[in-house]
Amino acid sequence: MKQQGKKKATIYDLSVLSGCSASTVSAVLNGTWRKRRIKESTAELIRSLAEQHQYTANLQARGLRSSRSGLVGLLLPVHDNRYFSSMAQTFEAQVRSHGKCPVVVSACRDPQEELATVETLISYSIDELFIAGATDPDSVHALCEAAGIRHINIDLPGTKAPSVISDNYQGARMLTQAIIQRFGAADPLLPEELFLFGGRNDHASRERIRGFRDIKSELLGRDTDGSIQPTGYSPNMTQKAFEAFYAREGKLPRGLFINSSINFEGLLRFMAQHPHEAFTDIVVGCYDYDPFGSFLPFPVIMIRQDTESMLAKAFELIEESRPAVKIHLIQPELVHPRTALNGPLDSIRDIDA
Amino acid sequence: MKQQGKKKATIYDLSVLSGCSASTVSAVLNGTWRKRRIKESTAELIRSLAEQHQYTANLQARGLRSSRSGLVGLLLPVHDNRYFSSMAQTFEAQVRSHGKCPVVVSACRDPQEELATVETLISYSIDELFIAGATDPDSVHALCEAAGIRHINIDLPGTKAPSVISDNYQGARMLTQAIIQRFGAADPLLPEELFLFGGRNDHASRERIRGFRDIKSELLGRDTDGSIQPTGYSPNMTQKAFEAFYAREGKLPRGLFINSSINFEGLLRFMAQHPHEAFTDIVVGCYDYDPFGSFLPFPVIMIRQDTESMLAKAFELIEESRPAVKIHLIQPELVHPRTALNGPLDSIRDIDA
DNA sequence: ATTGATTGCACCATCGATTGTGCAAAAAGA
DNA sequence: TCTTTTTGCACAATCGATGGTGCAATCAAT
Repeated sequence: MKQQGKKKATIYDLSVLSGCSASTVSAVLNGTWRKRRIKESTAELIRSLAEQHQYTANLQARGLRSSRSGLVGLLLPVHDNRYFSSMAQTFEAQVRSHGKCPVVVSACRDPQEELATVETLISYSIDELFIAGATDPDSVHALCEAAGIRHINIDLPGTKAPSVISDNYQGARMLTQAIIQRFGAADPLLPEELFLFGGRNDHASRERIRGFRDIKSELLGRDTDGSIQPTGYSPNMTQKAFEAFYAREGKLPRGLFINSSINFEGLLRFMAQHPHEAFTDIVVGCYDYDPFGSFLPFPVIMIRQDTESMLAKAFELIEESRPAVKIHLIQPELVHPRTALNGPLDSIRDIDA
Repeated sequence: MKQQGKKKATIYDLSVLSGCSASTVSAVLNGTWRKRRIKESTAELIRSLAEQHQYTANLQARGLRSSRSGLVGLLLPVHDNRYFSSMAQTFEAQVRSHGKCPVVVSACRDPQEELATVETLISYSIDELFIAGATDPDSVHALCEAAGIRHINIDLPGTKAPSVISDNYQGARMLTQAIIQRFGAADPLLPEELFLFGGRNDHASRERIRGFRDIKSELLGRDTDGSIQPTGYSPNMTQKAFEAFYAREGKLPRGLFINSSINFEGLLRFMAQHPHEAFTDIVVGCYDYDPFGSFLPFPVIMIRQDTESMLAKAFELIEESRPAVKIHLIQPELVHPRTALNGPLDSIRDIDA
């Protein structure tokens, strides 16, 4: 019973075919037919016709009428790193399990683009929006609020909507401590040998810097001037920062706290320009987990942010009618060098393996 | 001029406010007003009212009427690896530059899920669909065809729609050759030391295997039985394959062709279970590029598939009215060990770096 | 002052589904 | 048999935007 190039079947087509009215067809096919006291046999007839003619509802029409779309959005800064791509992966799984349709879009950490993108999503009447790593969550909130769309911040908090973020302060403490302890008592790390590279002036970076400084002072006695080298979230800027440091000092610091895997890529670019031997004794801590990063030829300690729990919590909150506007902290996990963790892909069954 | 919790403004609201008809308002706001010979001053008035009241078009209504949505879809197998996430990143940029709205969804390499997802997208009247790495492109084609949606295959070819894929045969030859040549004349690689792990029975894997076998025979004189170890696209299956091999042979092969970064993660999991020293002399070729993978403590030669060119070609083809149903091969790039390439993120301006 | 062309816009059907309301026919009760 | 209740469904308005058609009012030409 192929559709020979014809248009898609509508409830009106089925209405004619079945001899019922369009509203009856609609009720049968969207599940509200019992409420409308439609005969089982009528429903059966319509259902079989629908199947024969491969009926599928026009979701734009439904959305227009009901002003809901069944779409759930995830706004990402970028796709292309493991933190956000694994977030997208688990997001999709969760949304699907709720019977909705996931939509993932990135806005390149550009406030303008964020707002424009969200406006577009709103114009499609998305039902809910998960705002991950937005540079300006509160403006996004304003748009959602005006449109009556439930929304929640992830990864970077806002002040107007509930937020689920990882505990950057604790994570940074753990990571910094692990870096320091990696150096044995024989040749302990000195305060002036421990630096933090990467990040910008966002909540996550600030908290990580605070954790870094606190634990550094606790364990090494003091923090040092210029131990923080913000570079934005750009590999190239980070590379330049390392080049500058190297030109100035003739070596890399032995202890490196790197704010994200994106910044870590900047370190790679630096390394590609220099002989391997120039930094065999360094210890890197990276506030992000990447399985390949964990196996590099120097000790790499990583933080894995728990995207599963973050999203689970976010889903829980977004279901509430009036969730409190507060920040929920999710504990991240310290990952020792040479560790290959399972990820969201592992829950996918592979067919003909 | 805040919307104090009111509904969003519609053309009817603006129609009342301006004293014009709704169709005039519509024409002004969607750009067809010159064709409708509407006075500049009228247009100006309506535009300013629209701005005052923060009018944004209801895209579901527009889509319903015009049976187009402005959405362009990308169907991915998975989000969570660098190949597909960088494809998503590039895709978004390209779609945006065409003034459309990108929608990226993954279907987990599950034929059922692929079809269901595409049906959903069709129900939203997406305008175009890029089908990347689908397990069953021809069934997806059937759906698109029936719905009159322009579509194109990427990464894995179909037989019913034009396809843009990377030249897996050539890429595999290059990669295999590079692995072999990495071993000096002093201690050359023997045919029985070179294996291919990963992949399944899809077009890409078959072509890569063919390239692998051909060049292996050419350079090393022969291929060996059992040199192909398909494991699906699952880290765990791949890990198990390595464990089995290791249990059997007491070591890893010195030359390893790994079908994708996902399979490479399986190797990492294997390595995490074994001392580093157990495989210092191996050379890995991976048919995928991952910046961190390139810097591992053994030589890793990678293939970077040219997603930019693939997508550019795909966009070009999809604009054509009746593109030929043929396969377009895009040359991939060989990436030597310790190389950090630029990616799609580099074209994003970082704000407050 | 007519006629004809042009300008500027209003009217209305339409896209496909949802939903409140109303009304016959059938069943139940008197 | 006549009312009352229940069953089963049809009708029609509606969501917001689009685009074909038609018709006054203005202007130009004779």
